[in-house]
Amino acid sequence: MEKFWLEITHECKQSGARTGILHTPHGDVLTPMFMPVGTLATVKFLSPEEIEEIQSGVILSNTYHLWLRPGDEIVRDAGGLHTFMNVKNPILTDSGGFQVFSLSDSRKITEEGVTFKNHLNGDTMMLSPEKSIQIQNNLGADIIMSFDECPPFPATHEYMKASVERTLRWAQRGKDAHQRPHDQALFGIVQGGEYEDLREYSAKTLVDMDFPGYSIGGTSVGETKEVLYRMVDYSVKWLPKDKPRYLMGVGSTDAILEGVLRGIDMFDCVLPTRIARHGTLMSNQGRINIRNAKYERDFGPLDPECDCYTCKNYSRAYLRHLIRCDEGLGQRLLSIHNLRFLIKLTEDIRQAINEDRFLDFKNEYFKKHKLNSIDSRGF
RNA sequence: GGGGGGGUAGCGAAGUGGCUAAACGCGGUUGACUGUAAAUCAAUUCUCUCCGAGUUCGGCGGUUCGAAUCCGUCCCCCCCCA
Repeated sequence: MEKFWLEITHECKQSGARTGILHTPHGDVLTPMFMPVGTLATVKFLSPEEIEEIQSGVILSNTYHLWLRPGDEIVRDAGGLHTFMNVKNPILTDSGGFQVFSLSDSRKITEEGVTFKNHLNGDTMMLSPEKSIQIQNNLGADIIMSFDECPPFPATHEYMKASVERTLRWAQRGKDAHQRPHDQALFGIVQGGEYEDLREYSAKTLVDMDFPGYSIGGTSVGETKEVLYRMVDYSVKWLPKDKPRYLMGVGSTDAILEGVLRGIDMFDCVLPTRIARHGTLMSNQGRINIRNAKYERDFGPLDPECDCYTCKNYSRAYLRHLIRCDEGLGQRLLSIHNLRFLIKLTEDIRQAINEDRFLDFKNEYFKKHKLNSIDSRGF
């Protein structure tokens, strides 16, 4: 697809990490990048102007949720997600594969697809590779995902092997069903859990199918950081250098740094926005729970080192007050901060890579935030 | 002056002889959250403590093996009539 490609701009001589420009039908974005999640065609509480202000690149939305409400055909008839949402950013839609995982109580996986009861009214529904792609074609995102099974962790090798093979067949079916390859980049998703041979098999098979980008899935499902990094290592080594690599569902600071070191270009995570709504902030002073009594009379900024709108204009005491009163402005302001915090991290990461000092940068960041490479919450 | 209702933990409110340190809600405190069924969820919230112990249900005094619950009395609050 001529409208979509990754232009590698620099490879860090110190670490091997890379920066790039991802060209999309809705503009260029710099990698490595962090993508805010807006499942229901909205990054919860943020206006398009605020999304722009935090310097966000790609934003996410979700096949399953928009299929249920308002319906993908309505989004299509509205002119597609960009018009519907009034955003200029490139958009990526997830395939619904993760929802199959999280709705596992009421699902049945077959070769054809997944039968499940939806979470709104319990209706029995069927999502298949073809259906997922069809919905995503209607939604009109710049980047769309293959319909995969996101297997639980841990899973036996036997289970994982069958799951990977099925997901690969689903990837081919989705590719065959894709109606808009000229303006929507369909990514393949590497699975295989923590098993090196299955990750290799999954990655190699997908690469043979030739996708414009590759995701690493089956992550952020309860595995330790050590396992996560192995999953990434086992997957990335088989992926072509000139295609974007997307580590799905990962968004803590430590994992972003470790991921970039391993050659990841794209990250997404609900963590920053969700914990923000719940009163927890990522900051250069460490983790902050703004509801804590100790901030009652703290009239200083949330994070003096942060350049976001919230930190430039509001005090901890006021933000605490808003959150405790369940005021939407509080959830908005804290979401702005956490997203900007992570996006600023990716800006710093890109600069460090371009200056061939990413390894130093990562080590200093870990030292400053008392992180380690194995198990850390990362903020 | 007459008649009626009521005082339970920070607040509201159940309980009306033992299973009650006392439901539930709010408020308070703390924690969790990773391709969003999440403005959600969990723990904790009389006192001292490790199990455990000690004081509670307006005050005081009784009945009883045992009382927030029964009786007497006092204090306070609300409503209606004069």
